[in-house]
Amino acid sequence: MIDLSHLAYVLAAAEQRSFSRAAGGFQVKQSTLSRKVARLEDQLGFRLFERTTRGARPTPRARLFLAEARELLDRAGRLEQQALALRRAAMPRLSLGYVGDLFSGAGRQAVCDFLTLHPDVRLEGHERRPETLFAVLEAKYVDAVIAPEGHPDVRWSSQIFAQPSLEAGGYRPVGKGHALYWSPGNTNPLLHSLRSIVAGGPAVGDRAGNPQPVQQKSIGSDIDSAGHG
Amino acid sequence: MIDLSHLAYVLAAAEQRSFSRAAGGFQVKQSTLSRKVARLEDQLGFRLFERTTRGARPTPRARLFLAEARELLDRAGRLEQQALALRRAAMPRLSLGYVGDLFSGAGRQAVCDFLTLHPDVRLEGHERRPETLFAVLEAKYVDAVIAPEGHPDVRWSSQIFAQPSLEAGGYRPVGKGHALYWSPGNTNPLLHSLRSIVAGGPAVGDRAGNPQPVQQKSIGSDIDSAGHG
DNA sequence: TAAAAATACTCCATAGGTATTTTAT
DNA sequence: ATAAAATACCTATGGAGTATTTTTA
Repeated sequence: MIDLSHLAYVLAAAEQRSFSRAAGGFQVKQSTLSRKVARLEDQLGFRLFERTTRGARPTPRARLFLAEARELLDRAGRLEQQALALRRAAMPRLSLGYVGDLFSGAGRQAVCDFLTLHPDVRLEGHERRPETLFAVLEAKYVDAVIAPEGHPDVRWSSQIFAQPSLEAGGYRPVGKGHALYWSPGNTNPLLHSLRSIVAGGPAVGDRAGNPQPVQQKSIGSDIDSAGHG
Repeated sequence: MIDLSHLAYVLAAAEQRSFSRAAGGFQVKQSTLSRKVARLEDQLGFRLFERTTRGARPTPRARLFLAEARELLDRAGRLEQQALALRRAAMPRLSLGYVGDLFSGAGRQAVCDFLTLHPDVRLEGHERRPETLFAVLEAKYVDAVIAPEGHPDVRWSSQIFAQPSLEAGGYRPVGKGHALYWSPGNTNPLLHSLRSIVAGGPAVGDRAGNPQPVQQKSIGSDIDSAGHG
């Protein structure tokens, strides 16, 4: 059966008209690419390249083959994209309600740090107007909301309100006892809040009814180790 | 990069709803298929099968993935078919004109032997009516014609007329000095004639202007060794 | 308890790297 | 003489088989 990586090598070589250059662009050595191409040629039963001392150029019939190969690789790429999408559907999810400055204001760095610290958590943002912000939280549509300074329900500069943790003792109305302060200029509290929600919150996970992925445990250990390191 | 054989295994397992059965139909062991599926699942990041003690059935999201995978494998198959066609185009070719009994009459066994002795030679048959048989030879459209008993230009029972060999000394009109007798009941002369044409004839090879494939030499040595063995 | 999947252990093929040789300009 | 490809050699990874263990109906 054809090896897709061989096809990728051959396509690169055809584009670059050189094995060496193609190998360089592939993080692979010239010898490796040369051998792979030779192996594919053996398998196919005909030459794909005419080798010269200044490079290699595809034979006429290679052009026909490569056109098909390119389409095949395109399809393979689409399959991998789909697999990624399906995987994301199985990832633990953290959805946040916010008012319009989550990715542009002071929270930007915190979100960025969170994403790199938890590559296996899917972060969803839901922008809302201030008067409807808490509705999505009460409807459990999101795991937490970030209320900006000046919001009627907010006492300090900015606050994040999370769904109450189940193991913390049942439901408690949002905004009471579970508020986490956070101020521009010091994003660490926000980052820490997000990680706490992921680690302990009941709303984290796959809503589609699929079993909790194995990553769930590793997230906790990740947080622990990060906390101690 | 995704391994197509993994996809094939997974598709078979999904169809058979059993790793063991799928493995059996693939000339591969159950343990191998189990490992391959597990590896692909690791790579994808989500489960493709729910394992039970009576087999395995694809998960809902596997069904989405497998539909795409099936199309990808179809395309891969088409690519291999195209490669085969391109390879055939590069094979040395022997085209024969005949009158209607090449594959059904006494020549059947000779042709069959020839095909097994020269798997790298592409045999083309061109059926013609007796009065136009020699036209395709004179036009060099075929490498040889097989004239049946009773044909006006044939003296003995049956004869094969080949294009004259270049190294045998330039052009000689067909049917003069290059006729090879062959009679039903003894197909060896026909077989030998065909092999001689392949070994030495000028009309054998790739007409498309491509370089003579390396097999050309091995044919000669094959004939030599067969002749001495 | 039985049937199917998972796993531990092994062997071998092949991918990949380094260093060298070949080849054509 | 130079630049690119081919090749020889080595190591590590992964595929496949055998035999065994685990799991669940």
